[in-house]
Amino acid sequence: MPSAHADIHRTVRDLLDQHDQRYTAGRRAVVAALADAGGPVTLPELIDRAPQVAQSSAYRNLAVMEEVGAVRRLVHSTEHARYELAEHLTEHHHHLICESCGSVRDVTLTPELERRLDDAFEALAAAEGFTPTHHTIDLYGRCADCTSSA
Amino acid sequence: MPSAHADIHRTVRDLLDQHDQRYTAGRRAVVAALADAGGPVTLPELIDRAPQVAQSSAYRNLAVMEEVGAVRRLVHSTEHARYELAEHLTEHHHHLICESCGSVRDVTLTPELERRLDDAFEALAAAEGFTPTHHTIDLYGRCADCTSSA
DNA sequence: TTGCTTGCAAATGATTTGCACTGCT
DNA sequence: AGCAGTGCAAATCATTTGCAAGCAA
Repeated sequence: MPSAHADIHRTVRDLLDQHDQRYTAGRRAVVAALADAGGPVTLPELIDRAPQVAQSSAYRNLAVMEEVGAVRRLVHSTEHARYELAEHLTEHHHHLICESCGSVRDVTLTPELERRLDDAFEALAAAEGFTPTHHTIDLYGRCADCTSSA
Repeated sequence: MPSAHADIHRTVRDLLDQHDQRYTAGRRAVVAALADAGGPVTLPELIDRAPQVAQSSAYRNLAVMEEVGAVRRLVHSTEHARYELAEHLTEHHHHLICESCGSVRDVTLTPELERRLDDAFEALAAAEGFTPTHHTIDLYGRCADCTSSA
């Protein structure tokens, strides 16, 4: 079912249009791969899921789509960065990062706690003359798989 | 006043001792530079502050001290990583990251909010079978300097 | 045509490593 | 002496970029 992510594709196309960028087959493949992955993926993982796309094109397409706000790049280590769809296309979430195997899972906090955090961040930012755009919360530790196979 | 950070040096020495590592002049210089910096620094910045230390030695010393828990490495971008003293040696804090100039400032939340976060994280982790070791909160935006010189 | 996109291969740049040398212990 | 730490230069590896060819407006 290639239309499972029809809404996502439409939104990405709109974002690209607004920036005079085309939504090519390669870009669609990248977006589909990100949507299917269900979590942030590295470039090698992305290419496994979309082998038609050359590595350099994948990097370039991700960069363009990050520019227009369709994709977000996460950097947690010196190894491969990870890419996910922007929160417009998913929902606000945070990450559980396994320090053993490097896997990353999405999690959400309660809206109430998020609201409290936002309030605290606003206050902090105001005191510092800082203009916040967004925040990330990463929880580091050991995932279930790595714990059981310790 | 080279003894301004006497307590820090003592703690780092202990950590190194426990792992059969020496606290050499080079390592002391790295720690002093980190302590003086008052925030996470990149390797070039570190070397500016401790020019006696060769680049490769700085990398190696930081790696060793990260191993023993004296130093923490932050990776926010594909460029230079940043290094700071571990929280044993400072205090629990988070980061304001300027998306324009890349600078990083330390900030703290209220103990009460941190406690609520910890509770939420524990609950989350338990539900996922995840064993958390620590968390990071990064606030991205535009720093005061970059805002005024926009 | 005109210009954006692509794929390949080469370049870049942060970090790592091999190796010979210095300095603790 | 014996081994850990250092500095230099060379190697790595993710990511970026130059360039020629393909495609869409």
